[in-house]
Amino acid sequence: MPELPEVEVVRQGVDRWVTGRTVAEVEVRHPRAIRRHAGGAEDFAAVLVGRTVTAVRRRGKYLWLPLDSGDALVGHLGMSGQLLVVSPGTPAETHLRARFAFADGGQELRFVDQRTFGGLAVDPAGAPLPSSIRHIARDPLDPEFDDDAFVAALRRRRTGVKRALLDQTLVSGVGNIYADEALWRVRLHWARPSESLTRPAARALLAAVREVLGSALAAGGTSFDSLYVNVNGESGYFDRSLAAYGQGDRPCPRCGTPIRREPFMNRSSYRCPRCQPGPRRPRR
DNA sequence: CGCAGGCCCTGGTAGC
DNA sequence: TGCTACCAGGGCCTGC
Repeated sequence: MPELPEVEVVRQGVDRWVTGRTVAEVEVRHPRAIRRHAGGAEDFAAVLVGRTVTAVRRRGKYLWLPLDSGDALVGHLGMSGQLLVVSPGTPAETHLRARFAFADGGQELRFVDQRTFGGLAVDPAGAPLPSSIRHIARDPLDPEFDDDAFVAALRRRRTGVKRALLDQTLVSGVGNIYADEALWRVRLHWARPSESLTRPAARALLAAVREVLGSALAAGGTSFDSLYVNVNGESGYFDRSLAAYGQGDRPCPRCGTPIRREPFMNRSSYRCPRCQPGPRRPRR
């Protein structure tokens, strides 16, 4: 559920509250919350204590906090992860996985994650990226995103266009919600072969992805329930603007035809059957 | 190498 | 009421 706009809202909150502060105590309450960290939870905590956070950065749906040690705290929210800023002594949240207290005795940072698809690790900060996220492509809101390279790569793929949009090594930050919204905007079916897109069509799709990500970010993100929240526990309101995603049987805002929900990659895809008709030669 | 599919996980809800 | 089945879905991993 947290895609680029939601993760960016979290990044801004963590940056505001945590950058410049020194870690005093780390409590790991669930071993699964620490992922791909060589020394496990114990080492994770040990290497963080005494370190100062120098920034909060994001690539796609990943966050990382460079530290004064030259390492970085890398995090992914998965499906249900939250980073919350709360007063010390606040009772433990039901799915509290890790807790960070700071030397100034101020607000704590907490990682809460119901489904435990998210995770944290400490990794060498590297340049420009920690090694664990070097395979993640730039996102369309990144000033250095290469539009021409994306269009070319998309048209080289031999897959359905929605699969391509969800491939974080091609373009990052896009998940099921914003893929469906962007495809609806440019009237493309999710199974349209990516190689069959003309260059202008691929450019229009990229523009739609940018628009929908930007609008959602301006709205503070999308939320259907209390799972996705900013660091203060508040939800965004972009869900009121969704045209296709989650709108099964509701009228298409463009033509009134009921939006259809279909199985896609063991999940769901939403489209307007009239605006986004099936391609002759689908690629799933 | 590129691509497809399985799996991880918990809570809410629909249906019987 | 209480049980089961299903759904939410990002990314790692494996196999073809």
